[in-house]
Amino acid sequence: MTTKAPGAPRRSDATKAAILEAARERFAADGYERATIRAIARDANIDPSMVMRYYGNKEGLFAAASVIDLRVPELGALPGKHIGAVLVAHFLDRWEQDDVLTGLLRVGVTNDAGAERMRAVFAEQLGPIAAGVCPVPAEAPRRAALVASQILGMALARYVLRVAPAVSMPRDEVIAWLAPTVQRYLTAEQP
Amino acid sequence: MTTKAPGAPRRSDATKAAILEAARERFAADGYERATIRAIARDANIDPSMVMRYYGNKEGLFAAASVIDLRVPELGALPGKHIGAVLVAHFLDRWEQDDVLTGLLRVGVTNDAGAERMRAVFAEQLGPIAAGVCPVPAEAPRRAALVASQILGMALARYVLRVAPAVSMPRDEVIAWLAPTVQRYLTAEQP
DNA sequence: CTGGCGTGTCAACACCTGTTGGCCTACGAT
DNA sequence: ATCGTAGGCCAACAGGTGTTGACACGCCAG
Repeated sequence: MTTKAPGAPRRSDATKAAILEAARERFAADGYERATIRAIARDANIDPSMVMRYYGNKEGLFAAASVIDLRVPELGALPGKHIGAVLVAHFLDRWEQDDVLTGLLRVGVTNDAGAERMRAVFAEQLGPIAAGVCPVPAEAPRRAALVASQILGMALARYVLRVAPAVSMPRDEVIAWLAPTVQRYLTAEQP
Repeated sequence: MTTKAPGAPRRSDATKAAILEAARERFAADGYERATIRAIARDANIDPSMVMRYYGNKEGLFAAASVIDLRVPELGALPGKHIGAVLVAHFLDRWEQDDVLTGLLRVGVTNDAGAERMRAVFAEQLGPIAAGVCPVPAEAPRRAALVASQILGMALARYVLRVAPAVSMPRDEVIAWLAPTVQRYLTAEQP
């Protein structure tokens, strides 16, 4: 028998992981077009053809490199007034610790598959959370989109465009400014 | 004498303008890398080498195609309470009528020159306006960056990523939601 | 009329891209 | 010990990119 248990560690797992890590970094730093398979392979110390073997093509590689769990905290059990601050703080952390978010942002702007991924991530992972705290559940998608617009806008200014005042602003100050905005988008009566 | 008045209309002006228009559309639709000189030339019904003759290289073409005047209205003479709404409405109009803004956004995310241009445009054209209405003029850059984060974030969601709820939201509703945010970023006491 | 210059086309260059198929190596089950 | 196979490298392909230089047309000044 040559069959193995499906979860058995294969020798190539390390290579696959190295490719994925290099891909995430390149996509985050350069966007879709400029993140070439050759550059990713060089970073991972392997041959470009390995990327094709394990991920099919560049689209497949991006799909694999852009899976992400936002880990949005459950807001139901929180003191109502702190929802905005908790959410903003959480996203700042996520953005600074996980290249995938910057990659998603950089790629989504010029690549259709990337944009679709971005839409799906926020709809599936932020939408339900919003539904749990906003007054009328039917409004959840709209409110989640408003929150996303502010979160993504700050991420864009701070981590991608690197607008000087947005970069130098201390983390606490960003939270202090954005928290009431997010709080209002989620919980306020429709204006 | 072969010299002419500097403002004399040359026969090539129409060509230059056609190139510029095609370039703006392509940059806005595709970003920097995918907006190829060949595609732009095809749109303008001329030979790719003409682009080089008149704009030097691709960087020069982008520089020429990305000059923009935000036409931010003077807010000093306005009823204080409406500053946010006027500003948000103005930017929505600008974004829908001028491809350059979408182009700047799409290019700035993956191209350094584009990011620099975006930073400069907002610092030079939004900064002074903010300085005129915020309580402490020294805080103007930070407040302008906050406003930019929300404006850019909504533009990203609505016109670039095309997040469904952000696209379908009526213009008036976008204004109603974002106006208080922008208003607060500009005029509220530091939190 | 005639020459020069502005306008435009064509073909080619050197390079880089994603992707493919063949070949070699070495591990691990038999 | 051996043999199939998974893991890996190399060289090449077809296509697309920015960019360049040589060449042709036609307008306008002299």
